[in-house]
Amino acid sequence: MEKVIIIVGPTAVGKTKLSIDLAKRLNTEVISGDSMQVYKGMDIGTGKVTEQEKENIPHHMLDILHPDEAFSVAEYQRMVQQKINQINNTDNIPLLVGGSGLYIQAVLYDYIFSEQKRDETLTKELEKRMEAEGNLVLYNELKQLDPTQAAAIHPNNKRRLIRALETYYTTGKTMSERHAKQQHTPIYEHVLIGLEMDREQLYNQINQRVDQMIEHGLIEEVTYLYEQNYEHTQAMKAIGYKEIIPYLKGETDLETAVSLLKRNSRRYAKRQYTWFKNKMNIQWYNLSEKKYDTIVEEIMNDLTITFN
RNA sequence: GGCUCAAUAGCUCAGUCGGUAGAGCAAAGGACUGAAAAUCCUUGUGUCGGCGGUUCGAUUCCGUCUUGAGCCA
Repeated sequence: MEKVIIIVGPTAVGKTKLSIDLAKRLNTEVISGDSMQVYKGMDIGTGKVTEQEKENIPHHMLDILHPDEAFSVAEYQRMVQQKINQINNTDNIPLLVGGSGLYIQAVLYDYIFSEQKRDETLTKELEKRMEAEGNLVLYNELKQLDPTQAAAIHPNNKRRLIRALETYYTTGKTMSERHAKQQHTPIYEHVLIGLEMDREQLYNQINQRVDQMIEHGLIEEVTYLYEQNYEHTQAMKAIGYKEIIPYLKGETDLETAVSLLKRNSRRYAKRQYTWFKNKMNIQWYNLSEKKYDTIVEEIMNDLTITFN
């Protein structure tokens, strides 16, 4: 079985620093587990490692797409599983670190995706129908086609409702059929490390980090992307970008934009906790309770025990 | 010093013709299988500023004190 070390945690908790320190000690490479850091030119807002911070540790899955390109879990999974394989072949254990729960889950549990890509045209059609006929009509349609999946989706959740319908219409198979084939065991020998800190402390850190992003040129970064006409892309849905654009357009003042950005980051951190705590079996390390150096030593110990 | 107004959820406020109260925001909890930094669901007990009085019963009426704002000296 191939091996992987996974580091997760909410935004701004300090995953990057930990990953570098561990990578140096293990002489290995880092794979980003982040849905937005794949985009070029989105550095400050996504909190991407800088060249200097990298300290020559090879990093994967960063800057692989332009901001107007679409991306998805399925593609991410395929690419990352390949990277894990390659790094294992060099007798190193890769460090998969990031905050996108679904992405990491899909890699670790080898979620089954069909060969069919998402059909944008069909999505748009369904969106139009949703608007014209109302979500309940589409919801009832799904109920007929795939009652199991319908029961799992709230009628107001248009995104997931559309995806479920789309899955059936493009592949001829329902989502629940696909899920039924799914194994629920990890395909890697792994250690799942969670880095956390007390809520209040984390929120302070998030607020501070946002202020730093502004100081480090977030406005300029978003301005450039906005000028490239990326406004309506998937990438610009990212926190840090979607709040600044209205400011650039003169729709809000900077203060409002920044406080929204902070709020959305806090909420994001909360959602990350919900996912990690409830969906993954994580060994947690709390920075509010222990010193960083102590935690690093403990992790090194755990790693030796597991992989030796 | 005098007068007037205010004091209710973390914040901004509504309300109770006397039967212990509710909106927005913030926040919390949850879901999640090809947009996931996305999308969606659920959740409001708080000495109604303190102390007295009237009353079967006061957050509501009366008195007084405290704090704040405004006006007059």
